[in-house]
Amino acid sequence: MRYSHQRELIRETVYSTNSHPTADWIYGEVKKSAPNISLGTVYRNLKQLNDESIIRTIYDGSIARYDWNRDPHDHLKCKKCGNLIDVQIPETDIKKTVKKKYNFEVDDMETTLIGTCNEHA
Amino acid sequence: MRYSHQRELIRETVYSTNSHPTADWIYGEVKKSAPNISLGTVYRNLKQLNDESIIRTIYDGSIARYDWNRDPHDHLKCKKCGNLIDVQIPETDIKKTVKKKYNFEVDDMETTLIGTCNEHA
DNA sequence: TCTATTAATAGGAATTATTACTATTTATTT
DNA sequence: AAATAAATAGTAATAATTCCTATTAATAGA
Repeated sequence: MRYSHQRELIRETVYSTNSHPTADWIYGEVKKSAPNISLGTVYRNLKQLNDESIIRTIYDGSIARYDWNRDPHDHLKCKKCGNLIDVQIPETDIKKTVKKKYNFEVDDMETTLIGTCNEHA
Repeated sequence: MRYSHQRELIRETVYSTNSHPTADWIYGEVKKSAPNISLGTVYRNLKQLNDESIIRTIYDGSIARYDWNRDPHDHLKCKKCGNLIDVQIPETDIKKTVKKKYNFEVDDMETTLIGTCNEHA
């Protein structure tokens, strides 16, 4: 993967926020410093960054969001405000249990807990 | 919600399989007995059935799938074949933990474990 | 430093999943 | 059976994402 100015801007943008941004939001941000970047470039680079494990892709319902935080963690999603909040769930021994019980080798786990955040209780 | 023949066919179709079908697959199936049903009808009814908790909507990456099984359960997704397998994860006390630690009221939890199923190990 | 190579880009078209619109049909109530 | 309103078919529209292609730019080598 050869260096590109656009990819670097995209990476920086994802790394600059905890808001789990969408491709479209990233596009808007990056356009500020690279006005004629195209949305296709954003998507292509997000995919590459994901493949290189530089960022992580998560799904919020049916839309893709991007996260700089590659440590295993999950998300709380508030029904009212839609915000995603990072959480660390005590992973007990899910991987082991699943391996033993279902003979299924878990590499990755994505959990979204849907509910109401403290601001909207 | 008034009775409709189409909705009943859609419900039966979802209830007939463990394959977590997509709207499009359901459309294809229902067309066999109602050849001029429209895809919009399928989507509208799936949404209604979901709202009435008669079926459940789950997301497989960015695409919606439908599940007759409304008991709390999670899914194993095989990277190789893409199949979703139902699992019952010992839920420990995630809800309680999250409530205590993050003051977030969890209603629903959706976990997908990505990995390799025994047939593709 | 110039040149060749090829990855990456911009811009736009195409695709896919899903939702919205509207005239017509159909289930239900009286 | 007639009136009412929900549901439908068919189609247009939207949103997110991917694909295509001629051009540009990063990098390796002379």
